[in-house]
Amino acid sequence: MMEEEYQLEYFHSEGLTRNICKKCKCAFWTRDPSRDICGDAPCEPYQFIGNPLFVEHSVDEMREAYLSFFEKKGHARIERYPVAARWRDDIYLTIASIADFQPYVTSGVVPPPANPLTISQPCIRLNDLDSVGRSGRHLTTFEMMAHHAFNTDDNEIYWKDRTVELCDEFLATIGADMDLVTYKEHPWIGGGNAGPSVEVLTGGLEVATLVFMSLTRQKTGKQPVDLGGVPYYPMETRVVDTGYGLERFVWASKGSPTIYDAVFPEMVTTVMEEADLGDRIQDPDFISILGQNARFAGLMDISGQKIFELRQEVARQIGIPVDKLEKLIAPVESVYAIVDHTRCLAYMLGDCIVPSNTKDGYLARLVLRRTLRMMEDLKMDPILGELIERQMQIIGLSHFDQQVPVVHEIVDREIEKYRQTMERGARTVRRLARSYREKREKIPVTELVTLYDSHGIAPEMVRDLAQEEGAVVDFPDDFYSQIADMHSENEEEHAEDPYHAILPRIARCGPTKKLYYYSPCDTTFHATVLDAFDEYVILDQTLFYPEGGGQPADTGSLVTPDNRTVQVAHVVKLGETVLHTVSAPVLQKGDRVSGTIDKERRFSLMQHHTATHILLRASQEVLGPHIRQAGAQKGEENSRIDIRHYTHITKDELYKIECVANNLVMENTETSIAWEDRAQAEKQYGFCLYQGGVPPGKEIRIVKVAGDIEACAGTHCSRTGDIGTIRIIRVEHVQDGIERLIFSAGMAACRYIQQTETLLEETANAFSVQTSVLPDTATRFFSEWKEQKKEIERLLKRISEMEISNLVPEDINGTAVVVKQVDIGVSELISLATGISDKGGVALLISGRETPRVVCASGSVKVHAGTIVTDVCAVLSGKGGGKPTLAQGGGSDLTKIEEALLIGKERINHVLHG
RNA sequence: GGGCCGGUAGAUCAGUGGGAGAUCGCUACCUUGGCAUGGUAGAGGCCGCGGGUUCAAUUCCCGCCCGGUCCA
Repeated sequence: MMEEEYQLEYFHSEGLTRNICKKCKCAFWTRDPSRDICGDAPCEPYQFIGNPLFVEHSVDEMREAYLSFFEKKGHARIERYPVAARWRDDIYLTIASIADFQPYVTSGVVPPPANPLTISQPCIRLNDLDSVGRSGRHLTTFEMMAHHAFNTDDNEIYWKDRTVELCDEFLATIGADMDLVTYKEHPWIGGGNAGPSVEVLTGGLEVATLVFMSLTRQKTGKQPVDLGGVPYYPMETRVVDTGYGLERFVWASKGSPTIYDAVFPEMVTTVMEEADLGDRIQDPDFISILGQNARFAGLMDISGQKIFELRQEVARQIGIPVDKLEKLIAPVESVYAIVDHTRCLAYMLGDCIVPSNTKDGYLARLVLRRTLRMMEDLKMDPILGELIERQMQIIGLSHFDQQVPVVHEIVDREIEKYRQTMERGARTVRRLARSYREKREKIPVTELVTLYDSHGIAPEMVRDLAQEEGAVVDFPDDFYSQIADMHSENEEEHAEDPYHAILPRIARCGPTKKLYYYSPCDTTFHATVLDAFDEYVILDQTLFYPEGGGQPADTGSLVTPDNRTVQVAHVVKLGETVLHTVSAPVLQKGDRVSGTIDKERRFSLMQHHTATHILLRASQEVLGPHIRQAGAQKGEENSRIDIRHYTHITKDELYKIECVANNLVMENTETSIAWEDRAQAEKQYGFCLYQGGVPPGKEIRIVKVAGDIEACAGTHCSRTGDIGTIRIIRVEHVQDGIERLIFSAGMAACRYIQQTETLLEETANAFSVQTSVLPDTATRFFSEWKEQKKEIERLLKRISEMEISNLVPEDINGTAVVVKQVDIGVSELISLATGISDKGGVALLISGRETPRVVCASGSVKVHAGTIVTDVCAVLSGKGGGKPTLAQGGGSDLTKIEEALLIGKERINHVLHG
């Protein structure tokens, strides 16, 4: 980005000069004209370990210092957002403070909650998971302190100069030596946006980044700027996006060897003691080693194999052998990682993420299992739940939605699941190892990949277990990148927006008046056609509800005064315009039409939609306040709602939910629907408003049904009693942590009950019993059937035993041969035939009931039963085959059995003489 | 949402286009004064469900259900 972007008035008036770093060649601004390095690691090593840069602050003190400083400078303090970014569909976790305001605030659709504002947003990034605990500076969870200003052409708050000035002032208030502070020019591109940015550096540490987000990939109608061949357009809203690393500020203010000691002193001590390492942290020699380790780690990007290089370098500097250093430092690194991970989990679980095998839940499980593994390595007691609770208390329980007992229950469940997976895995590995040892082969990489990918078994574990079984593993260094490559092969294809081409034309019609909101109970209306093309019609106003919020579109018809009629098959909302898909292109711009919607369909959809809200409320009452909606789909006959819950819903709970829901129906309370100011509503009701997704707009539609409050665009019954009844049809387990309730409401529920009853009656009729005794009867029939099946088996066995004595074998060249038609079942044929072959004889038996079935058993090496059967079956217009000792087959021609027996006997005769 | 693995006796798992198995557990009996144990015999299976291919499917193919796991 252009150099002049950084020529700030403020820099010049404060006497900063622009220098070029002699190491990395980048430009930076400094108060010290003689400075020739930028101040970032690795150009400048850490200066602050043992030598604090700021006045000492704890985490809480530093956060307060920051927020109150910016409050004094005219910023409104905003409460943090959840770490689970449920208002976005492109990321699972909140990765930056600006993520709170994307996409609607930054794009200008929704006004910011305050302007300018300041916030300290907990963020979770799992990209550098491997480095956490080892580098001394990496964290999975950090608080990004920020001040944001959203500038538009008619409302300019502040821009670059003021931002840098505020940063400068803040650093001064916490005691920074301003001569040591540098501002490095650092053009920023990411997530479809771009803009100039400066990194704020001191003592070798990057403590803040000031981004001036002003360009976007999306066309805005302004002149584009070329960035590396890609056109970027100036944004309508220019955003001051700052990020101050709270933990780094605290670290620099304490000068401790690692960021972990600075941020979680009490947790580090607790975990050290639990891991029996309590003495180490008191040892000055050890502290010095840690400090050196962190200083070197700061100079390099440590990931994967690089950790070994780091160890060697540190060992060389300190003058102790590498393996000794490894032994000394590795357990402490695990302690740090555990302390970090438990705080991460505190936020995740506290913000109601439920561990799962998909989505954000998977990320929680990933961190949780990593932590368990490290705790195992340290031989710690399984006190993960307690550690997480402790972290939640340090942060403050009032900051979390989830209750502590539920967190414990979730963690206990996860520990149990992990244990089961490990046990199952260990068995699989041992089995595999034994089979490869017997083959005297190495366990190949492909097996490792399967074990990891399909069974969740880490190759390290395979190596250890295989060793115990005496097998060797082929474990390449780049195993994990091989896995990553494998997964990245399948590129995802983006579905094209089917309406993309017609969007400009639709936009010209302007917003449609939404009659379905004004008169939700009407079924007919009049309107004027604003535009009609292809199979699409746009009206000035409509009663047709467009598909959205899990509610399908209305169907119905449009009629002109001269009786031109079209069926409305589908309805969508594009922006604020409603687009009708119709059966024939007979309408024209300017036509007056009267519309009728399918009344029963609409009413049923309304009942199901309102019932969805009631079921959510009822589930919360029965299962706990942590219940959140994870998705929903309404239908005419039945609907479904997915809820987040950490365990299977029992039959008992299901019935309770159904009862509570129907009670809410019977209470017949009024549904309240009102458009409210978004910021105000969020403040009053919280983010649980957005159960069904986050709508855009300054105002949101608040729907209150039986104590449930949601932002919802759907149509609803005016009283809960209008639902009639709710019947839960069944519960499905969609994923770990998500249960799906499938239900019917209103007349659909009635029909469902009738269908079920019919099913029962028909079944009872089949048994000629009353429905009340059906379970007993069915069980009795089933067990009798099983007993009789066995009895039949026994009898048939006896029959074949008796048949053997009736069969008079013919002696052919010293071998007893039986060739005969016996009309019994195949398995009896087999036991009969093998009864003869077991004694060295040969039997060819054909049964001729519905179709001819052939069995041949041979106790003679000369007679191959398979070939005999093949030949015999050919005669019967069929096929067959088998082993030399036993073969079977069949055919279709019953009349040829005699002939087949003759030919079979001939063959046997032939080979026995041959 | 996608990929991969799996579903066989109460448990853990073999297995194969053609007679459904092992180990542990269970029951009875024998061995012993009694127990640990040892021995013998036996019970226990819609081979997840539904379709297809085939003379024949637990086995091959397709769909579904259930469990596991990796990744977005």
